[in-house]
Amino acid sequence: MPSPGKKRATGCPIAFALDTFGDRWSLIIMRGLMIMGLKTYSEFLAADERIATNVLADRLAEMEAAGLIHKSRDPENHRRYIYRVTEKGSDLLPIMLEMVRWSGKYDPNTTAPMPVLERLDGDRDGLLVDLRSHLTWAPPAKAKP
Amino acid sequence: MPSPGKKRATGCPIAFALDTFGDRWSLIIMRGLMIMGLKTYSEFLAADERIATNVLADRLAEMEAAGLIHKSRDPENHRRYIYRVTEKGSDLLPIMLEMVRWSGKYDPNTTAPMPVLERLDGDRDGLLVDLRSHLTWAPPAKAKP
DNA sequence: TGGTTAACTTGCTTATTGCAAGTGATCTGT
DNA sequence: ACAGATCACTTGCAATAAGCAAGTTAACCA
Repeated sequence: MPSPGKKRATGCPIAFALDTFGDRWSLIIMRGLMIMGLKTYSEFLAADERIATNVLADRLAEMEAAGLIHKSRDPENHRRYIYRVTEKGSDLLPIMLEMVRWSGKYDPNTTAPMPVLERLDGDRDGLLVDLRSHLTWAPPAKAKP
Repeated sequence: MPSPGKKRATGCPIAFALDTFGDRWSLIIMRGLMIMGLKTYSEFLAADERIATNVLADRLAEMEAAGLIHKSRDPENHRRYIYRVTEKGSDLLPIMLEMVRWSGKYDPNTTAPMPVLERLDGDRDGLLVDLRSHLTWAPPAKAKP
């Protein structure tokens, strides 16, 4: 999908959602922030998915402008920036969880953990609460020893 | 977003979902089929969103290949094709509903009906069942008078 | 049989992506 | 204090995809 720059500007909620984060990378970045514990530009570049440097910079800027993420300097290393999700961004979790459920059902090679898929049917709301609380006390990235 | 042709081919469920329908148009087409009652190529072209003819043809073919939709000749007019969602396609409804909820919360100009948004909080599962049953007895498009 | 409708194609222009190679502002070790 | 390494981006350019206008083919319709 094209970058979320072009707006359809109808009031349709599906179109609004797609205009905001409906491209090839925005939700991958959200996954990095919310699930994988990534928080800096270079961590995103180093991650498995091969996102181009300029596209990463562009998406981070657009998502910040859209209020989905927040950018701040790392107090411990002043040349580094730390990206975090906002509430508006973490409210995308239900959408992403439904994607996980769908892929768990239809992708024979899915790596979605079975316990997560089982909890999605049956205790979806509890899973959401857990994931969300997880986000409040900072993402559990690789701390340095 | 690019067309769903390029696959990332990791087992990540978010990536799999995006690779399958994560472009600018696939979910708009699903919305047409599942919510607006569109069912033919020309109905999609005539609809509000200005999708290019070649892109529409391309996405319909890709979505059929992905098993999200099914194409059949209209028995009453043999030059027309009718597109319908499959079960795999209608399983995208939960994702789309969560998008509706999110846009309802964050788009000040949303046209998402308030009753639907209220039912999303509180009776999400019931709403899903209703929408899904709606799909089984053919979409309620504009019948000719 | 001649015109119309429906579902696409084709060819071309414009917009995005993806890649490789910078750039400038911090750190870090000596 | 200085040299080299990090970090977060830019910039330039080739490859892809989207958007637009004008066909093309087959099936109705009078």
